[in-house]
Amino acid sequence: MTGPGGAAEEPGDTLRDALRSRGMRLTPQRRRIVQALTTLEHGTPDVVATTVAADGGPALALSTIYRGLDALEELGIVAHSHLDHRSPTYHLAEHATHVHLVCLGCREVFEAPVGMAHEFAGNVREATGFDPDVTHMAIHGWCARCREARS
Amino acid sequence: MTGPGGAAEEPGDTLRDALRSRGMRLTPQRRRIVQALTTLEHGTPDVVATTVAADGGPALALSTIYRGLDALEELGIVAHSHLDHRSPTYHLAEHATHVHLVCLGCREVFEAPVGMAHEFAGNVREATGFDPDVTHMAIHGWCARCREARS
DNA sequence: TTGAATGCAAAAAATTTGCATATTG
DNA sequence: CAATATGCAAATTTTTTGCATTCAA
Repeated sequence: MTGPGGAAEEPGDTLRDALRSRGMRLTPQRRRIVQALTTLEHGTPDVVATTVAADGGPALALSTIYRGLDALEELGIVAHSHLDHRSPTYHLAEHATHVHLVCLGCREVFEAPVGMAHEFAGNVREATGFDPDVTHMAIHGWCARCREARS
Repeated sequence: MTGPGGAAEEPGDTLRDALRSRGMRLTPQRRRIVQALTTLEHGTPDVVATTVAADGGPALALSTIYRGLDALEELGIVAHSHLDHRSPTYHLAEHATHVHLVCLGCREVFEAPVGMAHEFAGNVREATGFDPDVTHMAIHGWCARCREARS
């Protein structure tokens, strides 16, 4: 029986446990960063900052965002890919169910099922011993619309 | 017969022609940038700057490197990919015969034949209408050695 | 209580821009 | 000669760092 105070897993507990297991702490700031990524799906540090600032609470120092994302990435809770020329784009690792397709024309980000990459990843691994991390996979190219516009 | 002055294609001519066709000019600086990329295979703007500076001639302004790479990319002579958290890494488009495999552990860059990606690219195109540009393909993951070290 | 995390401000990097001058074609 | 590029310096933009203070556990 899970009476008051005896619940098996309060929301946030797995996050807390992951942090604790490495001597790190679950702070409200980190919770808000994770929350922002949940909403956003993916975003650069400054977009995360903006999103966090819009959740009602006080804005976070940019350095807190950077350090928070780093910490969460170390734990494997978030991952990043390079969608942009500049900042890395972060997303929840558990959201990595698709690969990002970045249009070089309109910069829009499309998605393809991650399964599509598994075959490729397997081939690379077999041929080279290098194990591709699909959570980091960003493919640049041209979306149908921009392709037409160029021709 | 290709007598003196009648050679069909002096070295540098195709580069000059490509530039000219868009109203741009072939300058010694741009030639040196291309030369540096030929040697390097791939490099970030500051690495290109260092390499160019080491070719005997005077150092180029960093802004010349940035603008030169941009111009050459617009022409399709060079392309870039995101190997790094920071700067984009440039390479000659004609050198894009392999995809870059970036190890998240040691940051070393390995290569795999680009053909390996063609199948994947074809699948993506067919399924989504998005046309991946293999010259921009960078795959992050773990090399055999780092993978072992982690386990 | 105590070590980890935050906020703030300053420092470092990386990239871009304005403009006078030099160069290419 | 005209228009494009360069070099230089200043301005931006992005990310990192140091440190006193706060807070989670």
